[in-house]
Amino acid sequence: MASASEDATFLSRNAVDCLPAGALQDKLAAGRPLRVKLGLDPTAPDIHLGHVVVLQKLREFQDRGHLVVLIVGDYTARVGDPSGRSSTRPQLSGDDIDANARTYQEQAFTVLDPARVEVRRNSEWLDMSMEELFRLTRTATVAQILERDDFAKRYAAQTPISVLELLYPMLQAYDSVAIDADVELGGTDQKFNLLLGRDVQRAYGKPEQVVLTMPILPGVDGERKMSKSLGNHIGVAEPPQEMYGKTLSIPDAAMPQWYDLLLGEPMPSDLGPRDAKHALARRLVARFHGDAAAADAAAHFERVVIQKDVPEDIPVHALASNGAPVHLPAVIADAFGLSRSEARRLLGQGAVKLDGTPLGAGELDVPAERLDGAVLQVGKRRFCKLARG
RNA sequence: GGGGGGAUGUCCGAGUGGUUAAAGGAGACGGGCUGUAAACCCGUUGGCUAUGCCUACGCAGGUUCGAAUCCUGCUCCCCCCA
Repeated sequence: MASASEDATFLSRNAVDCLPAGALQDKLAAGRPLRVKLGLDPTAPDIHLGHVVVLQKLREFQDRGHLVVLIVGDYTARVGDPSGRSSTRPQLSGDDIDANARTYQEQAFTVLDPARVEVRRNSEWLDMSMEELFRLTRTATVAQILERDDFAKRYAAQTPISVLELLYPMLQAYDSVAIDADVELGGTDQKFNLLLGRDVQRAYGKPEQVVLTMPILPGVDGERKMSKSLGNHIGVAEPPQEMYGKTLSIPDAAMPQWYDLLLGEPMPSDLGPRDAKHALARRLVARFHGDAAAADAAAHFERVVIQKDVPEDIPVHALASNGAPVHLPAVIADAFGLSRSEARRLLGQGAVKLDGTPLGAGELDVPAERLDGAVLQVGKRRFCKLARG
């Protein structure tokens, strides 16, 4: 069996911080399985590649005999998101949270070993009495909380911060108390919250957790962190073709990081950027969908994006069967979820093709016979086959 | 409790009575080009039964031939003082 020192070195391998220095090794030296915590927010139930970076690290802990404690933040979600002034984000119902939590687990298990996971919901302990809340909130000061980078920035920018939001880090910290976390993982943006967990644990007379932060994966724009709300994410459950295409859209400059953080190896130096990116896309798809799906996705990309050909399987859109001329903007709007005005604009831009032939701006009404059985294409990637219903 | 500032399209952000469906930027989309859904260049970017009509600058009224721009009330946000 590996020594605690070797384990600690391995487990903190590509972490940004492993705090405090030496603490991980000390915990490992005790020889018992550690309780390694990760908190998940059940409001946006999709695990994306950014999460995968952290999940992989958790997996490494599992593979060395430790236990992952996955915390579903159902209670904090039920409180509703207080951020933003006109935020009308609906509070999630119990059913939604259950569904999201299930999706989350399912997707997290594409990386984690389900046999070594304990899933807990923080409603188990956060539904506490006022008295207990007082005890918790006494353990930190406003100045401490305001130190957190994003609060500081928002405060400086004069954007609203609700008291509830200030409370969030404390609630998260209390999770660590409740489950006796030995280690807590997160992205570097979580560093403050994770460290606060230590303070609160100490205040409750518990051993303090080790804080391990992982680098943030840049999104498909290559600049900002991958996040669903920024729309630059790739979900682990996304279809192979999407995953493949999106991966190819990342800027070349982001490739070394993606190789490093997702595949755990340096970008191959013997491949050109194009081949390296295709290889990356293929391996990522293979990981979540299998080798066959990855090969299909690569073939689809070659066919549709590079050869500009029609995909093999395209959805059928039913036309009304009354024989009247068909109003094209309406069909385009219905088939692809656009507005009719937008459909008209696209027609004007030569983006709409019927069986490969571009249509003009004036071709608004087309005889039904001409459309029946034809392939309608909008832009490079949206296709459907028309058929009279 | 007192004083000051603010609310504009997906987002950021100009605009203080008259081509303002609203500058500029970001994002997104389309076209060109390409090794790519990258970069770069060009274009588009409220809706509709479409040479016109409707909706839109926090909400509700008002002044005016005409308002995002002026007035009144309301709601919400930020800052300073107490």
